[in-house]
Amino acid sequence: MARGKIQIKRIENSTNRQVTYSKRRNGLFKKARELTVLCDAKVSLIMISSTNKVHEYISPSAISTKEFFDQYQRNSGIDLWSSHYEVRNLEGVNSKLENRFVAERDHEEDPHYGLVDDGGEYGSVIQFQHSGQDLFAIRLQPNGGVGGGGGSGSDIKIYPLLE
Amino acid sequence: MARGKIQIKRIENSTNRQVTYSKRRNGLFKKARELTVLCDAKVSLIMISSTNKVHEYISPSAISTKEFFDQYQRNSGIDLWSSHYEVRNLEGVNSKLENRFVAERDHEEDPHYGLVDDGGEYGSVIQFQHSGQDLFAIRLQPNGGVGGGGGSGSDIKIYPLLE
DNA sequence: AACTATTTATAAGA
DNA sequence: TTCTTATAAATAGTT
Repeated sequence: MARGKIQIKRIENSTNRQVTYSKRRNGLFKKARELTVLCDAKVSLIMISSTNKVHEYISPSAISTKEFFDQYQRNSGIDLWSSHYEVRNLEGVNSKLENRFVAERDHEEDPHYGLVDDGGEYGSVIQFQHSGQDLFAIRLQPNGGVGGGGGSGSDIKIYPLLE
Repeated sequence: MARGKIQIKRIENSTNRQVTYSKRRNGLFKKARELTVLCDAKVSLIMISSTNKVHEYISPSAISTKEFFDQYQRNSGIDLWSSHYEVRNLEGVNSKLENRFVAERDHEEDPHYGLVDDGGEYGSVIQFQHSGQDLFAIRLQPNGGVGGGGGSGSDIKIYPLLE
């Protein structure tokens, strides 16, 4: 869409594919945020790259991925995972994570970001909150995960949320 | 972004907000599909409108929302819901739904679309598959759900997946 | 990471 | 709603 029209098909060159992934991922994040604000909607956007890196956006009103999917399940009528008993059971687990997040926020020097350490119970999780507006969960490659994936560079990505 | 620049803030006029939601939702779906194809990525995009309507896109390689989140959990190290025991337990439930989907596809007259009837076990669920490329789960308002939401018009939305 | 020529997306209006 | 179109944004290829 710029110096020439492209066909929507897999980019064979690995470098170009990664560059395009990075650019368009940011574009998608921005659009998701705009939709959230303009239309008062809730959005969950999760991308898994071909190298198995995970990037996620959750609109702020959703508070957490877990809460978002609770609403998703209620409004879609789709029970993604489990029986009602199990869902109820798991809500306790999640609220613990949420509480920890809120608590950590208050400790941060920079009010724009909050850090969650999950205490090793759920794997390595870092979440950033920007101006109380948007929530990102960005992965650290779990030690026992699916292959190394990445390669060079940090596995922690922070995306700017302002215009 | 067109006949004038807009500020990214909630659109107060309800009609305008809905129109913009519809337009931008489609734009986001398109971008998500393009990212999927161009960059060989997996994408889950779920939007819940201010009237609690759910619209979802799952990239084809993910097969299902459930499977996508299995990978999400593996690669992020985030255990969204449950203990390993419970996750394993639920995989059986999901594969049942997937199997039914595949089976129904073979019965369809139009090979571009497959219909899933969940048999009433999980609520009212309809899924469409287009050219084997993209999978949408689109909601019927569950009877016991969160308010009526919508209002006029059908709750079933089908999105074109081709250019 | 920047830079732009173009292609796209889309806000308003019809 | 759906179409039109003037503009704002996104981005492909290049540096």
